[in-house]
Amino acid sequence: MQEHYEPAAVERAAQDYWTEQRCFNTVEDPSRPKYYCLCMYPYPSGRLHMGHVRNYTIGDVLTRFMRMRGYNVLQPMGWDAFGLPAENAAMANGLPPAQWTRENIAHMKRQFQSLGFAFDWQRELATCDPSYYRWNQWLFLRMLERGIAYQNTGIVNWDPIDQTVLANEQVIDGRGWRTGALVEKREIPMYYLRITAYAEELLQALQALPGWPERVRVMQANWIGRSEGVEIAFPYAPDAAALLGAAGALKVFTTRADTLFGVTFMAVSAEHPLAAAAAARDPALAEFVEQCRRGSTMEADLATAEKRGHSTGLHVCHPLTGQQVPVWVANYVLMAYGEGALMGVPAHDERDFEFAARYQLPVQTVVVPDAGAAPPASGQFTEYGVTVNSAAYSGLSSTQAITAIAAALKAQGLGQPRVQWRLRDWGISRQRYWGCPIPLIHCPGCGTVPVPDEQLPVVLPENLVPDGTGNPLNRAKDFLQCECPRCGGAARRETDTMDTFVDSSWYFLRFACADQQAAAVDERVNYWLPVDQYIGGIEHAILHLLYSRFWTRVMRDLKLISLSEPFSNLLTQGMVLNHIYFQQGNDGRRVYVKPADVSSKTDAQGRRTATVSLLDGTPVSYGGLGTMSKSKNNGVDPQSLVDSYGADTARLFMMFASPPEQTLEWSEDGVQGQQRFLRRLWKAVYDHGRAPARATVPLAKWSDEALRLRRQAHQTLAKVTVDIGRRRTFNTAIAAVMELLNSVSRSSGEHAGELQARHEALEIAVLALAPIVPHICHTLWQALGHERAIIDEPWPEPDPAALQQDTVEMVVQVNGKLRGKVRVPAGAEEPVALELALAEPAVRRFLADQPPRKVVYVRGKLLNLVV
RNA sequence: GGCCUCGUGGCGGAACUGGUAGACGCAGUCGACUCAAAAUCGACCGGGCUUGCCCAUCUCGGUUCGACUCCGAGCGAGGCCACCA
Repeated sequence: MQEHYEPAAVERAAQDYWTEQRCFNTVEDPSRPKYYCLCMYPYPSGRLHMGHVRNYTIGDVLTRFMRMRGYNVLQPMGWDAFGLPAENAAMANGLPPAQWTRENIAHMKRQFQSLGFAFDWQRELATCDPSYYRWNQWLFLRMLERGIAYQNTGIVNWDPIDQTVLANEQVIDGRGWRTGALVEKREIPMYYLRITAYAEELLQALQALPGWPERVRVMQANWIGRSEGVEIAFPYAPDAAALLGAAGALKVFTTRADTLFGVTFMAVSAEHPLAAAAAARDPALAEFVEQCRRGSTMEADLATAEKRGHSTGLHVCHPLTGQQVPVWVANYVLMAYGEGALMGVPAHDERDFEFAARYQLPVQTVVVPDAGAAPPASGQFTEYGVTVNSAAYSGLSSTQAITAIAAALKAQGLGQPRVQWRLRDWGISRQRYWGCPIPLIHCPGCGTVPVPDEQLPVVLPENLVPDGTGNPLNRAKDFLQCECPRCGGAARRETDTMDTFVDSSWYFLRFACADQQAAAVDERVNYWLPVDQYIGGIEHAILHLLYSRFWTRVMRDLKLISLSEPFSNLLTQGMVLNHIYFQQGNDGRRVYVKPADVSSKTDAQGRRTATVSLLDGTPVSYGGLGTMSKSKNNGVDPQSLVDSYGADTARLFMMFASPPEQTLEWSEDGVQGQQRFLRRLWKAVYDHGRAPARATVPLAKWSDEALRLRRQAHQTLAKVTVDIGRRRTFNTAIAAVMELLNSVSRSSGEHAGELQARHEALEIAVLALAPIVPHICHTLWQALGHERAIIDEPWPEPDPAALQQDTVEMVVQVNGKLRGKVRVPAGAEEPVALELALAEPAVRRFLADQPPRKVVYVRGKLLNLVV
């Protein structure tokens, strides 16, 4: 063994061993319990960033830990390889997205390998490979057959100059990011997946996911958004019936049927048929509807927009009083929720109140806080209370009134209770090139025809370079022109591609059988799934995780798999933050300075007093902590970290700096501290190897010092087992091993028992750290005299005998305050403990000769005397 | 606006089920080694004073023998959703 720790050589040796021995090639083995550990696969953007390193280190530690615990562990890796950034890079470099993507994959794969992650590369997949996306197409066709996929029109952001559809993030202040043109809303045909058909199940099943963080479940529940309410029909008054040429009714949905008698107007969305009909004969109204159409599709803008409206001049009849109510078109009514229309109750709804105030519509109070109470002076009361001015329904609680009014409406055929969901169907069409082609053909004679299964995959041409003006597939004749599968005539291929969330909705299933050419999935899915531990960023809490839960259920209903929930346990790791520094530029804008180019001065207590630029010595302002980003110039390239300190130090820092769910603060000093620890560990093993135990002596002859070290070693082992295995607090596990190493370094006895105790403590330290820093442990394990590689060692069990103690330290409190510590026999009864406690001078002093009024005893731990 | 999470030394954090507040690490101070520095090793490291006690976990209340932990109110920070009728 070398005297000095050289990470590069150590890491190469370990990685070569794992590769030669094919340690991470996984096969199904029914004789062992399986463990499927999965990290969210990355987008191949070019280089790994710190967030990746953190994410994949967490997964790798759990993988290696569970492997040592005897599980057959699968940890696959793949590439979320379709998507917009490849098109943007293509425009910037003139390279086809395919080439750019594949080069990135090759580079990132090398980076993964240099970090020593235990991935089974046999199962690698990239979503841009036809062997993967053909099954997207196949599954889409099955959904189409069952009506789970369907066509409808959808509204998109349209850039009129580039003649292209923009993603929401490409719309900046209402203008196209490239052209600066005002973005329009356009209605185009799109394909949707009927996720709403699964709303109830997706919501209910959240309760049966104890392995998911509470806040992710809450976020999904809010997103699905179940509301119980009443659907109410307001029959057309003669003017509306005349315009529309038929009798009928305006339907609304409300959760507050108890406020029905407070309706003073009706409001419909600008896209509502009634609005269109009224606009046809009213140019001013038509202009207002057009304005709404042009407005931003960004929901955040809508929320802050002023409430505006325009009267239709039409009326409907109140279903219970028959009174005529005017109908307005209002910009705050969403076509996609409920009926695209609402009943306006200004007295009991904030938004209706604001609208009514603007257009001087009456406010009619029908609910008061308590029986006999006056309405609030503001005229607004939005909570539940007691009904008034509501004819036969006055004097009821809001809940009672809702039930009674719903029943009355139902009896007249004018309404019924109903559940309304916030969740909408998932539009999967993207008017983009770099994605999975939707397998449809448009025939002038037969209409839209599905591509027959035997013609799958519809292969995406890989040689196109987008230029920002529309989808290049529309100009690719070889792709575009085809035969109609039904009539054989000339036809045109669909050029829309699928949302990349489709790719990620089932890739975790495909890993179980990535080599299967004849089907999307096979029986191996039933061996590996569900994913036992899924790890990724909180930003996927809603969309990716909800779509995956939906897609898994669809595949279940297609009888392809037998599970409903894909991910049993979910860990959402926190973001990696770094300090932000800036200087004021000449034009008054902030110029961000790299943290590495900044030097901080501190006072005697270590507080930061001033920061200056290392480049020119000028003062620098501190901008707090933020996620690593190009724009803030505070990113740190993981590659430079691995190059300077090695993969083990990088991994150890990531795991030690904070618990996995919390944000992690980058610190160069902290990294050096972790390297220091690894050097100390190396040196401890090296020094120990130079004075090996010559003889073995039985435990009975060990010194107290040796037994104490042995106890601590086994306590550490027990703690690390719980911290990694159950609590997932890798930081405290590492801290415990650090304490153990501190004790080893302090112990100096040269007797055989003491040497043995140190040997055992070092073995336990190395085994306990093996999942976290596998390379150094590979070498140290050999240095401790083992033939078998540590990767194949089982996780050790703590020896209960080592944990046993004859006497334990007991805390003595007087009135709940610590007043002394005494050693008592382990498991001592209360009288014994009390007698020993009363012998303590400090305790006696605080008792001041009074007998304790009450004694609280926690066996072997604590004694509280109350006087 | 709604929902959620979190407030502990100079900093990251620990205290797992209500039981010794500040483990472990970073930064800092002092010392050893060195011609010197780096590295390494050792000691100290929340505040106060009367040196064995008092005060300290955002603030104010409450429950309890005992509260960082539970409950109520407030303040502050962050996240998600956002005109969802």
